[in-house]
Amino acid sequence: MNYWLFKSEPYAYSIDDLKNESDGVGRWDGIRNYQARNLLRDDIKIGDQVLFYHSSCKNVGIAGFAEVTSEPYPDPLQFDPESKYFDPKSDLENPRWVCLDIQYKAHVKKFLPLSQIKQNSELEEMVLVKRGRLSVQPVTESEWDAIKKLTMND
DNA sequence: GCCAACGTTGGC
DNA sequence: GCCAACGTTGGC
Repeated sequence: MNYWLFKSEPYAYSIDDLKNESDGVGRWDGIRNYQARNLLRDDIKIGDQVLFYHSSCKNVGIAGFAEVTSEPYPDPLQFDPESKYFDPKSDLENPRWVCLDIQYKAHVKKFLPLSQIKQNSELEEMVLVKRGRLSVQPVTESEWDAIKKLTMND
């Protein structure tokens, strides 16, 4: 089992939105970056654990936990001309973009802001800190454990 | 395949 | 709104 961090802008799709889906299962779609796509397609498996990160908002940081519940499948938005994620260069025979389903697990008890992640010696090597701009990124087991401790204690 | 120009992400 | 750090596009 592996660990990942998924970024979302909360006014577009927040941890609350995921929780409010029926059965708490939501489609993680709209990924239009090849590196992130390759992770979704090749590396992320059912049962993998996900940190739900809120980006581009007043309080950026880790807001909750989720679990991968489906294999990757073609992102329907790429075929929808009305969607901002429509991709005219993709075709049904050979879809360019994939998505998958995730299930809500929990909100953090204590929100973990990016500023705090950057200051924490156990977390300063996170892709989130080192690299930043990548909407799907790997998290190590020790990072996962440290984040669990910081967000779920008390 | 190179690379300049342009576009996007995302924290601040 | 700024801007750094990418990523993408397209001419050659």
